[in-house]
Amino acid sequence: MSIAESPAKEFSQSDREKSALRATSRALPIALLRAREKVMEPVRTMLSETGVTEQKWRTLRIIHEMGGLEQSTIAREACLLLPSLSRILQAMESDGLVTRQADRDDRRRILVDITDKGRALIRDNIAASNAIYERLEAEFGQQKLDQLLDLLEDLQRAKL
Amino acid sequence: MSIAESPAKEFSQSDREKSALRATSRALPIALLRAREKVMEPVRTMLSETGVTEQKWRTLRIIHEMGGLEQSTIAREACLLLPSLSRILQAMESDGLVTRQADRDDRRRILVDITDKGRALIRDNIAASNAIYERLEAEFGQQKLDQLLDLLEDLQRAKL
DNA sequence: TATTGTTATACTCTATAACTATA
DNA sequence: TATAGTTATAGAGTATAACAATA
Repeated sequence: MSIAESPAKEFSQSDREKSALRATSRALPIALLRAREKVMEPVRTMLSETGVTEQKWRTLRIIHEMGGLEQSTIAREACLLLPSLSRILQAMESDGLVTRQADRDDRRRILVDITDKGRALIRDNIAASNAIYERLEAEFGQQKLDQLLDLLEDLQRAKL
Repeated sequence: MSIAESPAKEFSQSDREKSALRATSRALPIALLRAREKVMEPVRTMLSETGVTEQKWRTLRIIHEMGGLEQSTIAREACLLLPSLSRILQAMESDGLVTRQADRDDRRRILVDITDKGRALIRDNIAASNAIYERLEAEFGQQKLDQLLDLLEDLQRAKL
């Protein structure tokens, strides 16, 4: 079949769509990253004043929230690999923010808990943290923020 | 005023809320990170077969989409610091994926463009990338996915 | 044998500062 | 002087594998 004889619309719309990538603004991994960078900006300012890294702050919050966790669980919840978390928790234990002790029933497991000093660190940053959240709520809209958080929780539960 | 004389409800509900942090599932930076890790899992599998890192893939897509960009712009869009991007682009230029040349009108600016080899790399991964997206759409729901992307774009535009 | 966590390694990115070249 | 980008450096996380201890 010559070019002249070929149909005017050789490719359907969906075929053409399949020959290109989505705009990066509609690519979920990139959109999530950009959104996160945006909301992290004031958080980073706050954290730079406390001396803990973003990862340590996240880890501490999770231990504070759930308590008595083994490291594999913390790694999953904090989105950190176990080797990374292992060193982070050793440093945090040295700093007196958490305790680590072997599980009585299964000595392979290490149970991690927050200390009073760890709780104090969280307490000292609650006001700043809430201020950031309230500004976000005011600028972005409470309803949209809740909707976004609902969708993200939902996505978390989806099986991909 | 003695303790006995103080009102029964010394703290209002909103005061008590201010004395605690949100659950990590309702903390936007953590929720965004967890969601991103979740959707990145199949993408990482795809990228490990191409040999380009996540950052290079993101950078290449942005250059492909927008074209003829200076590095500061790419850095902003790709959520990378300029020093990181500088080395990434040098490596990508060595690999023949992009070209870099000084702007004629302002020799400080470096304009970056994608090459045929770069375009071929994107083309080679379109099918796999779209398959991942379609699975996401099927499992999470097209409407919810669009809604989520709309909210993320919206958040991007908000002034925080 | 399988699982939990640690250690080792090479690579990469982050973050900041100092520097070069151009405007 | 200010801006765009590069280089340098220290620190930290990523990713994988090898290892130790326990089950």
